[in-house]
Parts: sequence; structure tokens; C-alpha cells
Amino acid sequence: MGRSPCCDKLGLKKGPWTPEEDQKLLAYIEEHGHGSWRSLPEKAGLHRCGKSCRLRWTNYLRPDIKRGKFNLQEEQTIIQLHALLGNRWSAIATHLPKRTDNEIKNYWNTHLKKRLVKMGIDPVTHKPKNETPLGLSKNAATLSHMAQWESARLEAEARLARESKLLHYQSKASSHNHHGFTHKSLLTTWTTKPNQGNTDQQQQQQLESPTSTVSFSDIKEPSTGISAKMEFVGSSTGLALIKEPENDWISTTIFEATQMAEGVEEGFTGLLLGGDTLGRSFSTDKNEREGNNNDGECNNYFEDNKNYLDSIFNFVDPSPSDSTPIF
DNA sequence: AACGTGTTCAACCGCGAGGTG
DNA sequence: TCACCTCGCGGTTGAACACGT
Repeated sequence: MGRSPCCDKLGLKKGPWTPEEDQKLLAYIEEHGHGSWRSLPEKAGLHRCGKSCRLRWTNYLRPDIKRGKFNLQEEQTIIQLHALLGNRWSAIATHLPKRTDNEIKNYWNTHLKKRLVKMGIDPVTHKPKNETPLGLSKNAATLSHMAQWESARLEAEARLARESKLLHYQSKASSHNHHGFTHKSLLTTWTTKPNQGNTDQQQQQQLESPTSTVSFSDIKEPSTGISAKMEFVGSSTGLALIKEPENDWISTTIFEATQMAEGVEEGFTGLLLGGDTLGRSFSTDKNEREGNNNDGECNNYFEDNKNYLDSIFNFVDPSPSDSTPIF
């Protein structure tokens, strides 16, 4: 695999950025878009490598960055998503508007990780350190399935977000810029339901539309090979999996839970954030089961997930409806 | 005030994925 | 198919800062 020469080899500047450099980079990108990072420094009159410029832009100069302290909601989101996704900071960052993956990573390493350790929670597994893993194996496997799907969705969202941003800056600079950027929406890779053969503009609208729908068919669950039909509803909204009639699968639950969460928080992540929502959705299921006690496998699934997810939520937020800080 | 220690976070590094010719 | 290139990600580093003695 080829590798770009490092800054040292090119004799380029390293280390902290000066205000002058920031200004040059900012002015250039606002005027032309970033285009190829590789060629940007020369065009912008910077003695930096493209990588350094990209990092400075994405982590510091970008106008849509929120700086300063993380609030409680953000902290909870990070912890909960970390429990599902591990150190996949870019995926986590897609659910924290205006926060960069670097910032989240730093915050986790310097604050949240230590707090969990203090609370006796393993920051890697998100389980109490004295808990035996045996009792959780089935639940862990279930959560793992959910995490796989959520991971896939987050990756897709991250791509959409990136492409959407690219489009934004590209269009902003369109009167000046002719880098030949071609927007290849993820939606063109997948089967687009409402309008195929979209123009870029239409695609962008679709990307940003809260009601855009992408349908999948014959999706295979990674570890089991079970097929299902799946639908994304909204650009950053819930994963709604519609199960195949013959398959009794996790998808059903996510779909139902998403319906429960409607109007409260967005999608599966909203489910995670809104412990109350989750509680209501599961307890509703439980109530239904108590009144209509059949379908044992399904019951076990709901019970297992409720217990396991509750265990995660209880670690981080013992009283979801209460806004009292937990740390 | 001076020093040592701990903490923070911007920036760097190396790697892998994906695109292209 | 392969080599090369660009980009983005996650882990790590180290300068700057905060705090305690």
C-alpha cells in the first residue's frame, strides 16, 4: 500500500497552528471548498501537509463545531453509545451534533473513563468489575447483534453526514471551484424508494429530509445469516427493521421500540438516550405479555434485552426521568 | 515564588479502506 | 489484478496549563 510522505520528509511545518495559518486555511476553504486535501496547502499558501490541514479544519476551524463543556445529555450519550460501539469515536460523533470524534475521544479518556472506573465499572465492558460474565452471555450476544446493526447504521449515517457536508461546502464554493467532485450518494448505492434517478439536488434534499426512506431487501444478519427486510426512515432516525414472517428476530423489537419512541427521541439512539422511552416500550411489551402469555421465545428476548439494556442504563443513569447529574 | 505532579487536549502517527488508472 | 494515492480513523504524544506542596 502506498503511503503519503510524512511532513518531516517534505520539510513541512508541524505543531500548533498560528492564527495566521488558521486564517489562511479558513479563507481558502470558504472560498474554494477543501477539494483535495493533498493539494490544498500549496494552493492556500500553507507550509503544512494536507493531513494536518484536514485535521485542523475538522477538529477546530469548521464552523459547525460546538466547543466547551459537555452537558449531561452528551455525557450519557457518549457512555451509552460507547457501551454499544466501543471506541468507534466517529460513529459516536454522528450522534453528538457539533462535536468532533477527537473531542469525544479526549473527553472519554480524560473524564468519563475515569468516572466509570471510580464507580467500579469496567470502561471497556461497561459492566461492574465484580460481576461474573457467565450470567450475561446470552444477553451479551443479543446486545452484540443489536450493536452490529446499530454500527452499520451509524456508519451509513456518518457517510451521509460527510457527503452532505461535502455537498454543502462544494455548493458554497461552486461558483469558484471546479475540482470535479462527484457526489455519489449512498442512496444511489442502495435502492431508493420514492424517486430513483435523482438529481444531486434531489438527493441532497433526500439526505436531509426527515421523511426520506431507503428500503432494503434480503438483508442478512451478519452472525446468523438470517434474512430480513429492513427500512431506514429518516436521515438520522430510527432503524426500523421489518421481520420476515418466518424469522423471529431482533428486528421486530427495534421496529416496535422505534414506534414507541416516536416523537420523543429519534430512532434507536433516541431509544438509548431516552431511558424512559425504553422503559415504556419494554414495559408495554411486558404488560401485553402478562395479559397474553404466549410466544415464549419472544418473551425471553424481551426479558433478556430489558434486563441487559437496563443494566447498562442503570449504570449510567439510575433515574432516567430525573435530570439530577449522576456523577 | 518555585517546584513537582497531574490533567487536558490539539496535533501527530501509523494503519486500513476505498478509489483510480 | 495490481500498484499507487487519498482519506479517515483510532491510538498516542507532548506542550500548556492547573493545582498542590
